[in-house]
Amino acid sequence: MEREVRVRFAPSPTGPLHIGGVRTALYNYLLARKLGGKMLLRIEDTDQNRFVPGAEEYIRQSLEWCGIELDESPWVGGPHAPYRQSERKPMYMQYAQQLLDSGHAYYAFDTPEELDALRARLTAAKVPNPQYNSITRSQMRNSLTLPEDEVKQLLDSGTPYVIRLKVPRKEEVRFNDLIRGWVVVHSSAIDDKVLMKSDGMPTYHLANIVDDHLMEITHVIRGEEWLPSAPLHVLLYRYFGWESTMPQFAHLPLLLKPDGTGKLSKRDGDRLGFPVFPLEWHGVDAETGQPTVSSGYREGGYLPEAFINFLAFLGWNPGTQQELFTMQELIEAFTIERVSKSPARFDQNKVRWYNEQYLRAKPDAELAQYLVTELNEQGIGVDYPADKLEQIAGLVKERATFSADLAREAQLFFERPSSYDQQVISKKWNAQVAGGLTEFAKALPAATDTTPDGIKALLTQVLEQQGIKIGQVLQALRVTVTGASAGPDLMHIMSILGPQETAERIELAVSQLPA
RNA sequence: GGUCCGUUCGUCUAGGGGUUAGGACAGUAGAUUUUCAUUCUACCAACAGGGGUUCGAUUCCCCUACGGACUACCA
Repeated sequence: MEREVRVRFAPSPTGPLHIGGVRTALYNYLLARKLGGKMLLRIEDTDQNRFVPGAEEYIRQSLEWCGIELDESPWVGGPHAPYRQSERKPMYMQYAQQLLDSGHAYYAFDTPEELDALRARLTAAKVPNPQYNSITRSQMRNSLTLPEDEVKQLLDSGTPYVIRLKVPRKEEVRFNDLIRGWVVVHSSAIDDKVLMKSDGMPTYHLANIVDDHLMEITHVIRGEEWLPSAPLHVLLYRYFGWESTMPQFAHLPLLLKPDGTGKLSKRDGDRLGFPVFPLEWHGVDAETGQPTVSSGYREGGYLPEAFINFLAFLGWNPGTQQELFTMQELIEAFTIERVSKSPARFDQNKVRWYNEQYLRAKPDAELAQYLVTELNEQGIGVDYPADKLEQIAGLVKERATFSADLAREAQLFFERPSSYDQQVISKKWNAQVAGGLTEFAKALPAATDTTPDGIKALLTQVLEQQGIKIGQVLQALRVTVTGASAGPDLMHIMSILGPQETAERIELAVSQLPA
């Protein structure tokens, strides 16, 4: 019988979620939706030392902003609640016990100092891979080496202990990764991983396998950094007797720094001048204790659709020439087979381009709405009718990359120039031009056709009477009306401004600028 | 060091035993816009290297180089 597809995104709340994590969540989501399955989120907070307040809420808001919906999560619940590992703490010990009983795990009483000493000894002896394993465990203090009654006595006296997995000495562990094909690792490369920590919490490895099994996860899609520990996980499934329902693994290629080398880290963002986080994050510097702010895509003016579209293409592509995809289209087109093996470098130009595309595709009415709120926030009054606002939005959006550019570009419609571009004035301004423009201003209020074409016709006609060529005044006219040397089409600007306001602006400029 | 993973234009990538190795972003040039931007057109630009296998390899295999991840009582 076919099992229902169930995937999970399992972040740990140790700080803001960066774009690599968002992409992992996205691919999980796309696969779940594509296959009609369920997407769940599980908080992996088994390390209480690394807990960061606010991180969980940040994750929730980030996914929401991105449009990644969760069917089961700590916040909406679900059939396998709770979805926070810290709240599932009581259930892990029994599974560790199961492994203890079947001889696949053992107690270890070594202190941190003893562990350090082991490592130091092995390193000094130039052992190729120094680790706590099938060979070295015989020299350590654990339930394999200690007499049974001493183990019991240590346990009874409350001596701190961990539970380690007894990894076999020689065995090939293999699994078929959905992205990479067969991956084979020899068990000698895996150490006796701690399963239960001395604080009674499971480690990631144990909790992950137990929860994925209990939550009936069918596909584990996660970053490539997990590839080396995947064989360990396979071993765990085997020892639990869960191999027949073991999820399929898919290890995603890493996201690299745009410059230099290495995987993208949380610190790269502000160093390189682009966000690595979906949302702005207010944190605390671990060393100095000073508050820190890391920029986010949302605050940077990126549209979530653009951000998601871009992110989807970092490591995946549909195999067609189509570049623009809505979430729905991504869901339909997504297959795990088309995820690439090689790491991807982040490209700032491409995200910007995506944002421009999505911004321009927005209805003018929606952009107008944004414009009004933004301008009001800046304390600029907006008293245009809706249709004019839409015209403004439509005119200005071709010049914008971010939504914030809209307000900046549109400002000229709401505020008269406070200064005039000196370059243009010194080159183009003279008595004749001033005279011509004055005549134009006089003619404007009586204009019958106030469309861009009508205004242009009027301007041409007035200038002809003056014996002035249009090319001589156009730049100057733009400066009198907008103050700037560049901007949207001037005829459209004057048309939207209306003859009265345009005329007044021209007259104001003429009165202020020495001819 | 060890284990594992990877390597097509500057970047994201398509392709795949015989192709003018395709697209997008960026860059450059031109056209349009009597502005800047937009738009349009064109151009630039890649199979890491060496061995095999083969009539033929960028594509399959091996080696090398390079890059990366992992190597905690972190996830």
